[in-house]
Amino acid sequence: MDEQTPTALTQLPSWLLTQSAAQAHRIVTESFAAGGARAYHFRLLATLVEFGAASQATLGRRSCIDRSDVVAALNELEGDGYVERSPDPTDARRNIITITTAGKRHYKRLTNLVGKAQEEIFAPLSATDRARLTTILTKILGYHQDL
Amino acid sequence: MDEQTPTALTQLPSWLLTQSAAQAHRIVTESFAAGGARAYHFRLLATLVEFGAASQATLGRRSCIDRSDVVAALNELEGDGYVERSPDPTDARRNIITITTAGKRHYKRLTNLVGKAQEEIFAPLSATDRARLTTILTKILGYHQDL
DNA sequence: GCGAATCGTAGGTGCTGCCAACGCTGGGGT
DNA sequence: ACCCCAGCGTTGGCAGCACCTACGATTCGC
Repeated sequence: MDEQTPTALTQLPSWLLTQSAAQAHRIVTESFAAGGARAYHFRLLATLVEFGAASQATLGRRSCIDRSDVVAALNELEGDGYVERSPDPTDARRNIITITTAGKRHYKRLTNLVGKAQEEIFAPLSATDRARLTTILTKILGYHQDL
Repeated sequence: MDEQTPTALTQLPSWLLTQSAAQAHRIVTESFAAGGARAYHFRLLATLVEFGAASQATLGRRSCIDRSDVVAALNELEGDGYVERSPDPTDARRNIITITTAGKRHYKRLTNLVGKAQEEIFAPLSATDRARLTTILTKILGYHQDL
């Protein structure tokens, strides 16, 4: 009753965006935590599954993760046996990252988890709303990065 | 050409949401930085302007900021003379936070900055899209917190 | 061949959102 | 009147995401 959010925030699009993203992030993080993972892992695995083995730099570019952060995430994935690092024979600067079968299994698990999280996050939305939201957000992303 | 984002992410609503929120956050942060502030400051000032003086706990509840984070942000605002802390005469546990005239001026400045940031963030959207986005995000927020 | 660019890696920064603990104070129940 | 609980401000800490710099090693373009 007494505790209301100011309309200066409530009507500010960027606040609505970051705030609902925070909710989404919280729910997704919890879901991933149940699988012992975090968002970076999922993003990297998805990139590997979809485009196949690649260097760390390429991986980072495709999944929009800074290459220094890719290092840490891959260390964790490699430690769990989900991914393998091998030197590129054609270019001694690069590593070739390969997803293992355990990694693919893990990715599938994470896909399920993140799918359930979608249900939870977007529960109050109709199918039309969801489609619109996806369209609009895609526009925003396409404008701000070269998607 | 070679560097594409996997559709597993591109078609994942929560990824679109957090990713565009990250863009928005980046732009807003830059704008605020030009005014020597950050989002927490704006949120607290907005709450003070809209609802008047209040205790730190109430302030935190209204602006959705953890009370421990309110302390730090208020320290900074107080250090710049935008806000005043005084003990509540009716309850020795609380402080009463009051916005100063300099604080109101600062808030106005920040409002301008954040307004320009909106233009930049949502540039590719039509008026209809913006209205829809606001509606949809409000639904999400209303569902996940007691807005 | 040489300078520029790329790669992996190591470190660090900032903002956001949390949580635990503490000492103090106020209020409710008995 | 007392005790216990709840609320408050504060400190300190943690994790995740995103970003940046610098470095040695390597490769590429001219």
